[in-house]
Amino acid sequence: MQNLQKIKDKLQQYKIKPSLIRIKVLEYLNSTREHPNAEKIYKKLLKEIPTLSRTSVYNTLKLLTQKGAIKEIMIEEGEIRYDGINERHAHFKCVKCNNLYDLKLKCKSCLEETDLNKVKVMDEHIYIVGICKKCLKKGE
Amino acid sequence: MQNLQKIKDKLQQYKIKPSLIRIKVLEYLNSTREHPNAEKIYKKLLKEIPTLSRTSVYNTLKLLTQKGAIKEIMIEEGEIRYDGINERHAHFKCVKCNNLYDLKLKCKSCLEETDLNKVKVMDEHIYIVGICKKCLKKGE
DNA sequence: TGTAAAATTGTAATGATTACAAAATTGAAG
DNA sequence: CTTCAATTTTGTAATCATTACAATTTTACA
Repeated sequence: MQNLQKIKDKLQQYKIKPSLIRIKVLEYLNSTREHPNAEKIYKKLLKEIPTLSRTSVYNTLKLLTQKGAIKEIMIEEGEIRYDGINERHAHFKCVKCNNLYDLKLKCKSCLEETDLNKVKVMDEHIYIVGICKKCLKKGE
Repeated sequence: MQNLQKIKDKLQQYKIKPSLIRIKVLEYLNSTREHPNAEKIYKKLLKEIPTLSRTSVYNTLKLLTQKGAIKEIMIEEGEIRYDGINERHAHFKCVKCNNLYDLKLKCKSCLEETDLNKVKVMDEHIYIVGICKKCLKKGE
């Protein structure tokens, strides 16, 4: 399967040894925009890896995050969600349906040039809270 | 004290009845840019209100957030920090010194016009992670 | 095949936050 | 000034996502 090789390559690109769990977690996160939390990832992968433990999922997510292969989304309190799509985008949370959507960003950076030159930016998280298109239509 | 009246007015503006705890919490959050967590707010206010309980601080912070008078900052995992400054700004977290700084934003919105017209934006959180000016200098 | 390093697992602990019910305070009506 | 219901505050116990830790399994290479 060609997809598998892509995932392995991506892991290697981020200096992560491609074990089964790491491959499956990254594969899942790259295949969806649903931004699952650790529990959801665990439940999903348990079907494919019956010996899987929650701790392994947490360990793997922490490793992938530290190496930069995925991103933590902390828009909901009490839980961390994960994002495997690497291109820059904003996260929109609808307060009506509680869904999380990806949205395009207008600028390459939100910061002003003067600040950009002073600090070193390593990561960026843009969270928007509001009402989504669908729910706005329903409300009319 | 004129400042007290300002705090009371602000509470009323957000439709919050001005009790002692609410006044003190908002006063504290409006006076600092240190973005304290609930525990820090509790410890600080305990000096002024010896009967204060942690639960009251949590209740108050939840109320102020719901009414829109303050904002939750979820840039650190495992804890929520709070921000009483209402003008739009980004939060910059330095991975070296772990401090949290406020930074100016370049644009009025990070979203593209087409998306802005489709959804209703109620709140925005912009988190930048990196290395701050001070730590960059130290590292040289 | 043997062996050390790395990966995975299961259980117990952590710690911020919340649920809940009791106690205290407030504010308006008599 | 009282009364009493509504609101606010408090303390304790529970919740629940995440982590610590030590044991077990797997991997990779001599």
